[in-house]
Amino acid sequence: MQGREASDGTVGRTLAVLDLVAGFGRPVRFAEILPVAGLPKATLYRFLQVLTHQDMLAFDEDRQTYAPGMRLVRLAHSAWAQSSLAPLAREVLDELAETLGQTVHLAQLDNGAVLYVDKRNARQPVEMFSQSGKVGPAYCTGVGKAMLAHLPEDRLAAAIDRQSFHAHTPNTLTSPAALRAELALIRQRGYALDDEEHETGIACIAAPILSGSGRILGAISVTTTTAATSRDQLLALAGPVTRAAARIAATAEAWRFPEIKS
Amino acid sequence: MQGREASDGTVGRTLAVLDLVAGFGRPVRFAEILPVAGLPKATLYRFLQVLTHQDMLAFDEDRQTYAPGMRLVRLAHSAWAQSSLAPLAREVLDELAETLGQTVHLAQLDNGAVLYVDKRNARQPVEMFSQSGKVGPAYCTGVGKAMLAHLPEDRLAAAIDRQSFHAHTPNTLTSPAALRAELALIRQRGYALDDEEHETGIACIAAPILSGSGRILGAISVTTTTAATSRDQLLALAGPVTRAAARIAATAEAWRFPEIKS
DNA sequence: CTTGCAGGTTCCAAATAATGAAACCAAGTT
DNA sequence: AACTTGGTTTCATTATTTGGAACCTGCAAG
Repeated sequence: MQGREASDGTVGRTLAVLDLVAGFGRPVRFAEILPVAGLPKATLYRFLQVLTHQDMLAFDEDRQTYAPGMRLVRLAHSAWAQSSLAPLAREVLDELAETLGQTVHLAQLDNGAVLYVDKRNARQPVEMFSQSGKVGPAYCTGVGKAMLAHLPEDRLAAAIDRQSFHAHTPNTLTSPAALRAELALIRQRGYALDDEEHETGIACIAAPILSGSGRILGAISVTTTTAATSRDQLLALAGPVTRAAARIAATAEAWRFPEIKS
Repeated sequence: MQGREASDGTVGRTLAVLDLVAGFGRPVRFAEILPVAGLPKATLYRFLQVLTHQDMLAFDEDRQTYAPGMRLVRLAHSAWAQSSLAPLAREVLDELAETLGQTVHLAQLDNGAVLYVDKRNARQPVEMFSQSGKVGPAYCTGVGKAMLAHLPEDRLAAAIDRQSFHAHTPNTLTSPAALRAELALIRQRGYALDDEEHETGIACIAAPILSGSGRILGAISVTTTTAATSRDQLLALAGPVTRAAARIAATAEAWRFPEIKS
């Protein structure tokens, strides 16, 4: 199992450093990056220089720290609008959140992790990057498992390799075997449950968004608290959620293949 | 005047291609990129391969097109949360939009262009389409001019070089000289006006967000329609807007320099 | 069918850019 | 004054990038 970085040349290694800096989640100093980067001092230094000059990183003169730069925000705007399911799923999400009155998530797979691309909070209005772009684990979330369940074997193996299997709660699945068993079940019944596997008191139900050819495109979920919603009530949402997912899939299909191939 | 691309090596050139693809605003084919990239076929091909493999671009097998990839969304989340003013300005923006009942923008400079990092819509059922990350021209918008006005001369010259000076409306400033004169005025009175310079019927008033040392951090603006708001009414907003900007500046200062330097 | 061609992909020797050990510098610390 | 920590620069060696050209596709017109 090796990620993206090693295969491509200088560009890959440089972008790996970008990921690293972004991963800290706060501005970092050179010396903090050095040990985890696994690169010679001079090389790391040069990479940071380039990234900074390219505005992919911002260097704070006063504090001597690096943080992800604004160019990324501009680029992400394009990415979100063009490559994510968000624009297509927008209406369905609005409607689902409205009728159920619950928090709804739209997610896609990113390199074995869950990438949330859109969200509807029960009430509050939404802000773009505060929620889109967030990442989470795949093995212990509803959307994550829903997507993993429909991955072809080779990609699934790669994804499983990348899971930490950290036991967030007593219910968390902590082994590849347990996860695979669960995925089979999910595949069979058509939806996934997160039964307080990520956070105690939080449960959710998720459905995969599949292309016509069966490729997994993303997933949506409805989140509830165990305090307010019984398990039966949660299971009752299976219908609405899977139907919403199917509608998004249909929209995606229509958009991407406007004409029929004979 | 040369951009970022030329100076740095392979990484810079590759990222320039990324910008190019993102710039199309829609999925593009190899052949569409080739002529505008100014690179040999083989080189461009390799760059696209690398970017795709790195998930910075997504390649659509069926349509044979490239589009910005999801990795950017993940990275942008970090960038937005750490490097933009948005998290700091949030409360002030909420309050300003609330009390004035008008559309409010928060912007930063990105390579000579205006990058909107946050927005509050007047009332509407939230035009939720990712406002953050949008870019606009600097020479004919309130926020743009407010920021240009406080740029040091060398960076200003570079920024002016990058303006198109396209006459969007009869009021648009169309020459560096006219712009520089306006900037002097803005610097002096402390706020900027966009008097239908970008779009007919739309006017706005903007104030710069300056660090303690006078460095420009960003700008905020309140947008109005000439139909609903008279010029006098617009000018009356100067106070609230500049005060809001000052509050954001203070927050930024407090955040970045928690301790006092003697 | 065969010729031409536009859109992509692969090769490979030459040119160039990346590499990283080591030296160096600047501010503290002891 | 000697040492340490954190950051920056140098430079000969090495590996990577480069891009012209050849080469594959279809596919469409002759």
